[in-house]
Order: sequence, then C-alpha cells, then structure tokens
Amino acid sequence: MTTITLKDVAERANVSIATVDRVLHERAGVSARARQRVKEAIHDLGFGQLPVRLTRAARGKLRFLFLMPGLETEFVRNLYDGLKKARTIVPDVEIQIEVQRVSLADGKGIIAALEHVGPDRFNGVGVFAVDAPGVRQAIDETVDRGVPVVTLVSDVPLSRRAHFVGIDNVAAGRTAGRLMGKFLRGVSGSIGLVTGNQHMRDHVERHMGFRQIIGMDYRGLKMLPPVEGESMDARNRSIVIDLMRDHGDLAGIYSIGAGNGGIITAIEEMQPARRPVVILHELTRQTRKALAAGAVDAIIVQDTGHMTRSIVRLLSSLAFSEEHHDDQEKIRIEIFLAENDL
Amino acid sequence: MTTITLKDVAERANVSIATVDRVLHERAGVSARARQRVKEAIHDLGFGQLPVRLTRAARGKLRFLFLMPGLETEFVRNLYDGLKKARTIVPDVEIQIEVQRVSLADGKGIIAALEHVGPDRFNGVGVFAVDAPGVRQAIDETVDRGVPVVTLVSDVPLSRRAHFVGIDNVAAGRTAGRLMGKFLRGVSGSIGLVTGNQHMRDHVERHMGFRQIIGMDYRGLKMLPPVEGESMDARNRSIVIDLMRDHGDLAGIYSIGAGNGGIITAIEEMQPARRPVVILHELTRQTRKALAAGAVDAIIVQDTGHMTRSIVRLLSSLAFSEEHHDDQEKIRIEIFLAENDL
DNA sequence: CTGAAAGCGCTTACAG
DNA sequence: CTGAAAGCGCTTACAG
Repeated sequence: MTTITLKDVAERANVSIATVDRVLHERAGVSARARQRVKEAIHDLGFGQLPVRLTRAARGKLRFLFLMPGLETEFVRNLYDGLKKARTIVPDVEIQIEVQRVSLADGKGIIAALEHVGPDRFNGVGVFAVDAPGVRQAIDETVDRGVPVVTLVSDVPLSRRAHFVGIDNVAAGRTAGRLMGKFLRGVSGSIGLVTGNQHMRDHVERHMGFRQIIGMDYRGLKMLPPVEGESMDARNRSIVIDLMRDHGDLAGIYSIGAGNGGIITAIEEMQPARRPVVILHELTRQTRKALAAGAVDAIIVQDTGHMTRSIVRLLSSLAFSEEHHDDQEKIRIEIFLAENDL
Repeated sequence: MTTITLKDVAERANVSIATVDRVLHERAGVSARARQRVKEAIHDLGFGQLPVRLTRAARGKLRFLFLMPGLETEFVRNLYDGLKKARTIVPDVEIQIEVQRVSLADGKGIIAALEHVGPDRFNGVGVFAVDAPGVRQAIDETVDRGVPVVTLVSDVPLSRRAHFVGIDNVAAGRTAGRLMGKFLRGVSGSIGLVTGNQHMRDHVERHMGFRQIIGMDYRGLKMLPPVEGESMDARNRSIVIDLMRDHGDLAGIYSIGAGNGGIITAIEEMQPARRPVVILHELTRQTRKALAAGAVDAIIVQDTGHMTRSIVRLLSSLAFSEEHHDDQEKIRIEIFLAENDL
C-alpha cells in the first residue's frame, strides 16, 4: 500500500501543497472551489491512503447526531450519560455528540429530523428507532446522502442501517420466560403481563418470546392478556393492583417496558400473602433497590455503557472506513440477581 | 505540553539525530552504550513527550508474556484463542504474545517463570495466578524490575499487580447460591458441591459465597460437604454417581470448577426420576450443549473474549502510561440460560 | 484566497 | 557503529 502525499493531491487538484494542507486541517482561507477540488482529488486517490498523521489531523472532529425518545425514562437518561462518556473511547479523535429528542409515538419525529441530516453537518447518526411507516425510507435516504446510520435499542431491520446496537428482544423475552418458569417450578397460576404499548417493536418482540416459552414448557402457568401501561409509573401501579385483586392465583408478573416504580409500589401496597415472582427489564435506581431488597426476582439487562461505547466505536469506524471487532460489539442479554449486580 | 524532538534527545545524549532515530525504531547498528545514553535522555526528557508519530513508531511492537495453567481445560483454551484475537484490539500497535504454561499445583512454576522476566524481553505480563507462598513476592519483584503485571481469572490481591481482570468469585458463588435457592423454591433436600481443589482461590471463594446464601436464606436445603474432583471429567463423574446413590433427596448440584462433562454424563447415566437442579461455571462446547438440551439449569460465566481484550488493553495502556476506561474493563458475572446463549 | 519559499522534523544513503 | 548531509513531507510566514 502506497501512501499518497500532499504533493500527489496538490498535483491532481491543480492547487498548491499549502492549500491541500489547509483543507485537510479545516483551516480558514480556502475558496469553496479549491476545497471542492481537493476533496475530489483525495476521493479519487483514496482517503484511506492518506498518511496516518494527516488523517488523524483531518479526522480531528467527528460529529454524530443521536435521535432519542422524547419520553425520558431513566434507561434513556443512562444512554445519554453513556454517550457523554463514550466520546473519549476512540483514541486521537474528538467526538461531538448532539442529542435530539423525538416522539416515538409514530415515526414522524424521526423522519422530520433525518430530513435535514447531510454529510456537511454530521458524520453519522444513531437512531433509537420506531419501526413505523416511512422510517425505513428516511433512514435509507440518509444513508444515500452519505451519512451512515446505526440503530440503537430498537431496530429497523429492513433499512440500510449499517448496524443495530442492541439485544435480540425475542430472545430476551424467551429468557424472561425461562426464568419465570424455573422460578415457578411446579406451581400453577396466572402470569400478568405489563407492556408499554404495541407500537414498540422491542416490547412486541419480548412479549412474543415470553409467550413462546411459557406456552411450550409450562402448562401450569396461564398467561393473562397483556395490559398496556405506556411505561408510566401511575398506570402500571393501577394495572398491578387490578391484577392482584382480580386474580387470586397470580403467580408471576413480567414487566416488559419501563415504569417499574409503579409495579414495585403496587406490590408493596397490596402486601400479598405470597408475593408473585417479578421479572422486569433494565437497571435503574428503583429496580436495583427493589432487587437488593428482594422485592423483585430478576432483572433482564442490556448494558447502556456497553451499548453507547459500541455505537460510538461503530459510527467512528464507519466514518473512517475502518474495520471493527465484531465480538466486542455484540450486546448480551444479561440476567441480574442482587448477587451479581456489583 | 511541548513535544520533544529528536534534536533535543540527540543533544542531551551527545549522539547524532540519526542514532536517536535508530534507537527509537529498534534498528540494528547501534552500540549498547549509545542506545543506553539515548534511552536515558528520553527518560529524562519524558517518554510521553515524544511526538505521537514517533512513539507510535517506537511502540511498533509490544511483547507480552502470559503465564497460563498447564492443565488445559476448554476454558483455558478459550483464553488462548481470545488472546490471539485480542492482538489487534489496540490500534496502530503490533502486539506479540508469548504463552507459557505453568503448573498451578503450587506457585513454583509461576515464580520460576517470573524470575527471568525483565523489561528487555517483555513490556508486560499477564498471570493466571495461584495465591501460593512466594508468588506475591515474585510478582512484586517483576514490577520492581519495570515490567507491569496484571492478574487474570485468579488474583493475588496483596501483590503490586496493576490490575486484576476477572470476576469477584465470592459474588459469583453467591449468584449461584441465589439461583439454586430460587430454582428450588419451597423444596427440601441436599445440595451436592463439586469443587476442583482447595489451592485455587477462585474455587474457595465461590464455595464461600454459595454457602453464605444457602445457609442464610434457604433453610430447607442442606449442603453436603464439598468433594474435590480436581476439575477432571472422570473423577467428577464418579463423585456425582456416588452423590446420587447416597442421597435420595439430592435436589441440586453446584459444580464450582471444570470437568463438567463428567457431571453431565453421570446424570445422564443415572437417569434419576427427577433430575437435580444443576448450576455450573463457564461456557464450553459440552456445557453449552447440555444447557441447550435442558440437562443443565444455568451457567455462570466470565466472558473469555472480554477478559482477554481487557488484559491486552490494560497491559498496553500500562506500557504507554496511558489512561484506560474503567467501565469497559469491568468483567461481569453473567448468567446464561439456553435462551440468552446466542 | 493563493502559492513560492523557507523552515522544521524525521529518514535515508553514504562515507569513514 | 556513527554522523554529516541530502532528501522528503508537512507547516508556516509572507507577499501579492
């Protein structure tokens, strides 16, 4: 592999070496035309062939846009914090991160936000996606404009996003189902299902996975119809109170979405003779505390620190057309009991 | 921060710039005396102040030594494979890894191997340690000679090793205990404990953690005295056959070490009316297969890929006196069911 | 906004 | 094994 020099680029672009240098370092005082010619010349000669010290300098800054849910749960806040910390995860590159909040009720917020995203403004986009009509196309158009897209937490599998950073939610639901079955070994009774809503692909998938396992292997357990609490504490609380009132044989509760504070409170208030087995998702202050206190049996987790480091690494390697380490970027479905939540 | 130049180093060392260049790139044709003077000059001026492109060049190669158990279980083989893959995890640095096998029966193998380790031969050492007499001192002397040491899987906490890459094994035992208790909700019976041997700190700690939880919270479960199988399939097989013969109420088996093939085989052969709950450690071909087949209930895992990437990153940042990302290097105690082993 | 030229730092080729 | 010198590539300072 031969490294190209500023001289090569200068000759091809018909400008002086000094001008090439200015463009590569994004210094002021270059006409749009000259800048354009230099960029084309570099493109023709191959960006990756530039000497490391110069590409490092040229890299200088990367700007990433993240589209995140407007509904700010603690899980989402943990993702924000993770993104902030992850800015230093790629050596020698200064990464700027802009977070924009969009409604996940339908895809309109995402579609509108992506419309204005071009390579002039961002080197990559991370999307906490909802798989609604038009979103796939908006992602593909962003990619066509030259901005790589990586989905986060919730995928749009048929789009041309470069990667998905998150867990297999069907498998996560199956994991919850298996745990529930094993914790309720030999028990007969009903299982209450509390979900966010049916727009959210991850919730639907978890529900599906859970249903598969319980239906297949645990005939003694009857699943009640899922109730939508919109991931809100207040609604979840009253849902669980109703569940416990109406079903004397309630043996377990699987909470698919957020708003787990409401679920924990409801059980505390009702003080049932035998607490139902509770399995829920994501570590937050409340769920951790409940786990430590023995008020919850297990928590299924996707590590927000890992996910945010991963998406920043992936967007960076996409921006530089570099390889990435597949093993390292795989997000695992983790199971936490009080004893391994350190 | 001012970067020092070859000229600065050359003046201080009283040699020519060309000689400094040769030393920094480890090119041949430099007298030991000149090399020594240059190294001292760089040391005085501050290694970290060298320009990046030169330190990158000077970095060129890093050589790490890994002391690994002579007994080659699949877990240990997975660590080898992980080390091989991890050689490319640090950008722009060529990493050479030498693996040396030592007996873990006592500390002698480790002590002997560390004796010959100096900064001329290695830039860092990873030790799968046994906490035996003399090992702590051997590690400290290696550190004093200027070679950073990181322990892997099994720690020597009172030594001056820079980091420990592995899990908290007491917590891992507690996690196993909690799972066992929850899987045996309301059941009375005995629990069989199969361990490797009592020299291994990690085994002792897991045992301790398991005992804490069962003793505290699950009075219906009686723990039988632990039996040492030396992590060998054959011995573990006969241990489990004896356990099942002698204890009609055997409700669970916790396997603390390796040799799990023997445990799985024994249960298959005995065909008990109700299989005891089985919890064991580490994903291998055999344990995975047994998990998928439902012959095992849960596996406690420390991710060998994560651990090996972590130790290579840590040794590299120690060699370059660079910062590391603490969050990223924390090894988690993972729980695998068939459903989240993807 | 641009380039010719001087400067700086590292590398290479050669002479001893 | 060593250094003086030429060379290469990037950067800076200046003139227009």
